[in-house]
Amino acid sequence: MPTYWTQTVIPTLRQAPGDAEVPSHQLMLRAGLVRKLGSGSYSYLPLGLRSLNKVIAIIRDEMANAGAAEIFMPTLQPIDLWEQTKRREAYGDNLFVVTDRHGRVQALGPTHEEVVTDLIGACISSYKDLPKTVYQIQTKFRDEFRPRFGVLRSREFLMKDAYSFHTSLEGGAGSGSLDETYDKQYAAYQRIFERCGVPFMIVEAEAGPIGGNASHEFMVPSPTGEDTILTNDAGYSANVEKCETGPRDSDLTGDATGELEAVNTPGCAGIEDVCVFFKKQLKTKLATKNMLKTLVFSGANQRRVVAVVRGDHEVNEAKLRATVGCDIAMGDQDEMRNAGFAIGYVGPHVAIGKDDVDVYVDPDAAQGGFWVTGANETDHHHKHFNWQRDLIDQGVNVTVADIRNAVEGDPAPAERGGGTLQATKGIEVGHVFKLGCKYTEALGVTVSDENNQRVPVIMGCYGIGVNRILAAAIEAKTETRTGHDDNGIIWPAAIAPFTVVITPIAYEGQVKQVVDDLASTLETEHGMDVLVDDRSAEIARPGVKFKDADLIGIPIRITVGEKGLANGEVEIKARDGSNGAKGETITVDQCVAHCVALLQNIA
RNA sequence: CGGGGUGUAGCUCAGCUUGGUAGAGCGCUUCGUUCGGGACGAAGAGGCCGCAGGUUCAAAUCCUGUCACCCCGACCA
Repeated sequence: MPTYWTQTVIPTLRQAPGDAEVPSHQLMLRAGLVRKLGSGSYSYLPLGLRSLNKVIAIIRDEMANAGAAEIFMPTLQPIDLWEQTKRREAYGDNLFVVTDRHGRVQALGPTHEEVVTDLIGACISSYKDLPKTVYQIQTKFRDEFRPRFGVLRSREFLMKDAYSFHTSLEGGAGSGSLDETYDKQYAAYQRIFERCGVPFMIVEAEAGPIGGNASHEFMVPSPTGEDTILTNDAGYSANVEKCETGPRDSDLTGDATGELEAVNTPGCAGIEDVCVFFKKQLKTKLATKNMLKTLVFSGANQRRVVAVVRGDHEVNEAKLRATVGCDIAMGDQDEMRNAGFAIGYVGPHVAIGKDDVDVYVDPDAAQGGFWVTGANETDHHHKHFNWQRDLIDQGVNVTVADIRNAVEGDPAPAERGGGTLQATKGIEVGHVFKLGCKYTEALGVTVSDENNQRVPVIMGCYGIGVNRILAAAIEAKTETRTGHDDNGIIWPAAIAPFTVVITPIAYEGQVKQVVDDLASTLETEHGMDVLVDDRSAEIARPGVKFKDADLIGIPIRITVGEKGLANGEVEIKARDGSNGAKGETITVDQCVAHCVALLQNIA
């Protein structure tokens, strides 16, 4: 049965509510796909749900192809599971926690590693039971620090999460290894996003709080994306947090620009504060790139790690950790103060005379020239800091290493093809990880091997932000596909709420007859989803129907009016403009065939 | 959590500075004329001015508190 406009709920809006800023958010609201209930939680109206369900159907299909079995796990999860894996702390305030009437504490699942590991762990006992891949499509809860951009960052969202279990890490087809399944999921993801018609790029990523050591993100390029991706011409692409850089020069022996001079900078604990202070109070221009940003971490064995980057750069903890060779953490502020670090005013020379402090500096900061740095005394900074004179000659060892986030313009690593790194913004729609044994170890999941020895179980996990795909499809802007224009959404055919909208100029008499025939033929013989705009002229005159059809972005519109019918003709128009700005006039007889043909050319 | 901002009709917003019975456009209802790209005219309906206190003869407007929402920031010291 075709869907009739008057029988469904499509509350289109002429103006977007004022709190919607990004195009996908505005259009999802205007086209009547979703409505906001509260900060970061959205209801799905019929149009939105239909698209969501189409995405879900594609995901299910590809998961089945990849050999994953669908399951369904609870949202309410005992907090001890989270304590056993130490993730209650790792997730911190992002974890929604509820207490039941008996005072038992539960987490609302932001993800399900703990629960699946517990679940599947109890279902397997032998290496012969592996590999196994399971997945679910379910609502996740995250107490986001700041929900925003509508459905792009919400507190409640739909996620497809798959988990795989193995006894071996590496091995090709038929081995049952983690690598094999990872590759299958990776390929399934490529097909899913291709079929959904969203342009995407695959990016090397940090694993984040999920854990594990190899990971790729699937990103939809868009200016409203919250992630920064760096690429080179040779095809290397990585998330900023992960991106490696090629060699950069350093020169710790560069000349000083003057005598070390203390400057009173009351209340200027931040880089920006100091620059503003210099400009306003001292009438001196000071750029952030002329400052040294000095961070203090606690490392293993009671040692401190002092990391120094240029004021306009960011320390990358993962890189620093790799350089230092042991786990490090941001120090507690009070503890740091007691240990003699003037938090907010720390400079590299804080290491002088301290044998439990190691200094690491990024090449761009390890240069001669003019530096302003913290003076290791609250409310004071130093001008004319010089590495050789003020630190190395004082007996401090300094290690120069890449410890910062990459930025646009950095050299790309030679082994990745070299060249220069370019930055783009992306919306993360999928993420695959090789988890390893993090969860199975924490929860004691093992399996017997050929020799009847208990061996650890290795895991992988694979997530897709289902509703993000909708927003990303609308948001997308590439040479090949645009998700929206001034008139509204332009859906990829595969996830459009309907494939065809039929717009009768007046739904009555012969027009009505033709419309109903077309709708039923398209549905029953070609499996299309058809929306018939049966609103009467009193409710919606033709102009309104056209505007609404454009707004909700249905790929093909067929217009049927008395005038055309007098010549046995109807009009057909592709939303993406692929058959001209005004569409084409064709005979009723050709309409169905032409519609099918047109649809094949629409992404 | 810090900073900034906004809560007035279904939607977008004006009114607040300088207190004096609540406004516009769109949408909605009825009637008429229209009817192929958001029609026109006429007549209507619709608001506890987020909530709670306070000041005042009088509060959407001033004060205090509170809640909600939005933006910016962020273990970067």
